[in-house]
Amino acid sequence: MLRIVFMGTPDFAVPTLDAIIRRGHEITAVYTQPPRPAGRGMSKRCSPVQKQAQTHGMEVRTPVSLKPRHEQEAFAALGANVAVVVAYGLILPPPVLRAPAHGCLNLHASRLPRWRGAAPIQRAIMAGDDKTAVTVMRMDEGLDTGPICLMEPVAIGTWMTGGELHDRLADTGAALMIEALDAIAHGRLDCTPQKRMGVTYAAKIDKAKMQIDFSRPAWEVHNLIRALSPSPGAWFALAGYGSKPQRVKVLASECVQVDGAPGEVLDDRLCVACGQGAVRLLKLQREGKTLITAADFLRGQPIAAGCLLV
RNA sequence: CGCGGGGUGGAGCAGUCUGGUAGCUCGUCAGGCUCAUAACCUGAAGGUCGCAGGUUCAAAUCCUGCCCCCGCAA
Repeated sequence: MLRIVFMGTPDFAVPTLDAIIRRGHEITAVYTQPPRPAGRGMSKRCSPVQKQAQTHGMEVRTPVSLKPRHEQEAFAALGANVAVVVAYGLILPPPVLRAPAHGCLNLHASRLPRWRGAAPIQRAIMAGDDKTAVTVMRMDEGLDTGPICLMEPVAIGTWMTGGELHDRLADTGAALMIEALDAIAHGRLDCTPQKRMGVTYAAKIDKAKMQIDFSRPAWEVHNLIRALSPSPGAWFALAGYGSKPQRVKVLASECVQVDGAPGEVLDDRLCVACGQGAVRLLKLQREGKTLITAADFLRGQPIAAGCLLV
């Protein structure tokens, strides 16, 4: 069995942590982002990884940075065989990368070298990719540039949402990481450099991009909606009766083969014309309300054919 | 003390400011009509208005406390 340092922060990392525990490896410490004021009330919140680690009584470390020498020494002092890094959120300086005998393994949610960076899952869906992958790689100093050890392809269904793909990749990735660790434990884990062609970067999705632009082609609008579903959610502004415009999130949609002026509502069931084709909005959420179907939404907030959505 | 919206028959909402018979669009059940429909007609059932106090002749509505759901922000 291996002595492992686990480094991760969000929900995506939890299945891998669980899998390593189940496999019986020794986890000498868990690194995660420190608790921060977040959520309603702005109370301090522990990361999902921290919560999970603590239920297993593990030592949790939450440094703000690994740049200080004492942090690097503390890391090295753990004497781990290997570090497993999954969406940790901190840069690992070279001394940290070199400390474990077998280096640092990273789980990344894309078919590298496509979608290096922060938001590979959403970017793959937004781009309309029909397949993606999870990848285990050896970390080097670059941004997701290390040589690839294992890769498991995953198909992206036409209706698959970001949330669904996230969960799927997290589970598949956990199994893949176990496979990689087994290879290290039983002999050798080979890896090959990433291809030079086909490099793309999955930039973090800024807030401006979360607003639906109905002048874009329907497939693009639909891909944005499902990529951001269920969280953070794509939205459009709806003018109320005399009240100020409210944000309405769209959590599910489908493409429809009809045309009209972008933003125009084409029937009484929320078919909205786009730059090319149209989308039908299927699940919506008003500010302060819970998620409901289009039929329920229309009962309390009628949007008749002919309305124009921003 | 971060800011804000909400809890009203099974669903989604209006009514609350300006207390005075529980409303709308659906659904459900029964019957009718039609070649046909997320069509139409007729009738019916179903709610102690989140919980607990208070004010009042009278509270969904005003006052106080509590519980639950959600959006922003991070």
